Amino acid sequence: MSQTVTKGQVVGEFRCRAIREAAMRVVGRKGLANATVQEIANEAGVAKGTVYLYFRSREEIIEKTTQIAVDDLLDRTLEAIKAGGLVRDVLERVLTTQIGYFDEHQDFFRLYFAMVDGSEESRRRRLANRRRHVAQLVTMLEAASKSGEIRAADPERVAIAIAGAVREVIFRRIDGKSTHAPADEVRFLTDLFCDGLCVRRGRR
Amino acid sequence: MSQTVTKGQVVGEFRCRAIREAAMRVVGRKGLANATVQEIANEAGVAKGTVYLYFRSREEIIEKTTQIAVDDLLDRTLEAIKAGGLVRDVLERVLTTQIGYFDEHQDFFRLYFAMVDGSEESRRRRLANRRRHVAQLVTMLEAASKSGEIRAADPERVAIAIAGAVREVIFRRIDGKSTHAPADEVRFLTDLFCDGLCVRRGRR
Amino acid sequence: MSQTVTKGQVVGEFRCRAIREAAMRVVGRKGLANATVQEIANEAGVAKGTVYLYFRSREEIIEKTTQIAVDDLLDRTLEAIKAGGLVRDVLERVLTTQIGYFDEHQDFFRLYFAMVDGSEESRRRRLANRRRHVAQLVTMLEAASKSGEIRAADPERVAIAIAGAVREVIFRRIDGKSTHAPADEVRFLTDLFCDGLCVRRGRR
Amino acid sequence: MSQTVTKGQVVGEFRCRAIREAAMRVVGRKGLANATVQEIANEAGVAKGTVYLYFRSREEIIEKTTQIAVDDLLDRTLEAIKAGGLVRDVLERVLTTQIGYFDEHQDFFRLYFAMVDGSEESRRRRLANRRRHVAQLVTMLEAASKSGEIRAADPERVAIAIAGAVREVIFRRIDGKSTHAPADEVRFLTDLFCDGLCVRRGRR
DNA sequence: TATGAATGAGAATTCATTCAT
DNA sequence: GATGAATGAATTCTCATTCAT
Repeated sequence: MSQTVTKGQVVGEFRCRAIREAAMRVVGRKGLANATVQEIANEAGVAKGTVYLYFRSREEIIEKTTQIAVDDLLDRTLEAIKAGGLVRDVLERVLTTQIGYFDEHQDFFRLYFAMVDGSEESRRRRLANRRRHVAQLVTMLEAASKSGEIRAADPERVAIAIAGAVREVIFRRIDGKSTHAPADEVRFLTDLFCDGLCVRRGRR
Repeated sequence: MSQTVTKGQVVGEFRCRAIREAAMRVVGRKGLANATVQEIANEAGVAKGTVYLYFRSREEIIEKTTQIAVDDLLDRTLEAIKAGGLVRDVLERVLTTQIGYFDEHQDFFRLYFAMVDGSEESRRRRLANRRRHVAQLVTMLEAASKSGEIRAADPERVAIAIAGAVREVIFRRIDGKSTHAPADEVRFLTDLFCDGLCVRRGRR
Repeated sequence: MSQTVTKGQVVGEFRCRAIREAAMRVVGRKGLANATVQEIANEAGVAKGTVYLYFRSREEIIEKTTQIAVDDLLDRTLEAIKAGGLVRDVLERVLTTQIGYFDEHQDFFRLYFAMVDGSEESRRRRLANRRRHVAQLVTMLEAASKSGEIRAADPERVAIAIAGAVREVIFRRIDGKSTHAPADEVRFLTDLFCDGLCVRRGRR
Repeated sequence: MSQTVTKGQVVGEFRCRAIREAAMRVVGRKGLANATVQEIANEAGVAKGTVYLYFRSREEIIEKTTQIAVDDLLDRTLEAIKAGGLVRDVLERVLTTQIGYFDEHQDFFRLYFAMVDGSEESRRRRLANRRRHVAQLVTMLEAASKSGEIRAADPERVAIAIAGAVREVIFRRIDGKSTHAPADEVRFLTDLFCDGLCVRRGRR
């Protein structure tokens, strides 16, 4: 017993993943409200009862599925930030990462954007995720602020604005079926947030 | 015959409004998916069957309730744009309007943000509303572009970014229970989009 | 006050008839199970509540509507019998009357043939009508028996058989959309019941 | 692997049968329109939801229940015809079969006679069944016609008349609670259709 | 562990009937 | 009398969850 993972745990983790991936596909196909446990089980190739050996409830399936994908997305975002560089470049990498993630995982989009209903618990988690996302951007912004690249501005607010803009762009790409090149979207957003719109800066 | 509205129509409109307002409150409390017709009826102080005298289905209740509020919001936004002036001022008025609207109608936010599931029809409507919103911002931006106030930039994309940022700010205010002064939020966003973040504009 | 009918009674009878006729048409169109009081009221040109001034319940509307049509049919049948003559001729007149009645009142057919469900009370009435119908045929048969035209045979049973055959023919004409000439059907049935099928009469 | 039926299929078939039999009893008791899925489930000793594991809808329960009984009845009728012999004997066997079937399955009669409302689909099926029934009788009659036993007469019309007469007799036996011996009814009808009523055959 | 049949609470919707105007 | 808005019991169907095998 040199290892602390038993075979059971490995199988268990394997099953969990299969079910989560199935859930993602089913939600991607049918929408969150129409994704039944039965269909998730079918998609995962297991019996309905089996699902309940690995998850306490439908809500937990959805929760965990979302959480792991969000963690994945945030991990990648963090990578993009940690690599450092000029804020314009970092932001570009971050946006590329995020837009790319949804282009690759279109099924995830319906889960990610169906985040208003649900229990108090899931609401809390959803907020926590948004805060983590913002916190990462804040890190990026504070570095840029410290190096004098960007002017002083409440970084959390900036982060929220960026997060919202990105979210909306992603939503349009998928739900609105727009087909701009990802690089275009990225460059556009970066320039917008870095340089602003007005020819002449400042109030009057 | 001084008026062409019968008493029945007045009562009917009154009931419709009561039910829509009840629906708004219930959705605000429970979320869209958990808002049952029974509870909406209770909230409106009528019997379940009565609801069906005024709406064909649960979906129609939700649809109409959303649509009227969205129309109201977009009407106000349009006012803010039509008044004209410098883009910075116009944008400020628009944001004040929108943030103010959700501060006043907190229940509406869950309806507004519950935007992924539902019938094909309701998805179409949702997209159409988003497009109208964007179109209004585009109007504003094109005027500013023509007057040379802002640099050339795909106005639709700018509009989408602004819409997303505002959306997220509103979301935080309500779901995240943040309590910044609306005027602060407005001023902040306006400056961000007008001036951008970077001390030195332009790539390299 | 030379008359004992008040204006109220006349109006009442008028309304009752209008509602019954409306019920007949609606049932003819939609079937008994799908005929709602609302639609009957609409068809009659009165408000739903008004219907309940003249009938105690939906069931009573159906009952009375059926009953009056059945009475009408049986009255005509009785005429055909009372006129007398050879049994073959009488039977021909009876069948002509009945088949003709349903050709004229196609809406009635759905009411007449939807006679299995309903309360105990309506079941009783239905049976009573069938018995009256049979009794009339029995009268005809007994006369023919007395005059030696037909051989002795339990007349009630004969009557039931004839009634059933006619019923089925009518059903086919309307539900099966067959379009034989009524006179053909009549002649055919008359000959069948009078002469039988076999070339050689009697058992072995 | 001596058999290709799994246990699941056996249990499934068992449940289906139990539900169909329950449906038959409930319809026999309450009538078709008043037979609710809940009561059928109770009668079958299962939960409401279970019914929907085996049937897609209430309509399907009714349809299948009816269809299987009708098929059974028509199968038996066909046997009676295929055995062959003099038409009088064949007819006697057919009538014995049919009257006997309803004496044994009294509950079925309400299903069999509830034949006017329902979906277009069920109406089609009902008509098809009637046609099959008639077609069988036609077979019998054509054989007798060919052998010269019976005089030429549109066999379909004869079949319809016979079917209607039998139907009515059965109806009386069950709904009218008459208690003649089945053999009596059979002999009576046979003689009636074979020999006719009139002492002297033919028109004038 | 794995299964999937069984459960039953709960949802939307309909419609006969009532009753204030 | 006449109206039609309001009612709520009743119905069909769904699906998360449980549990015997």
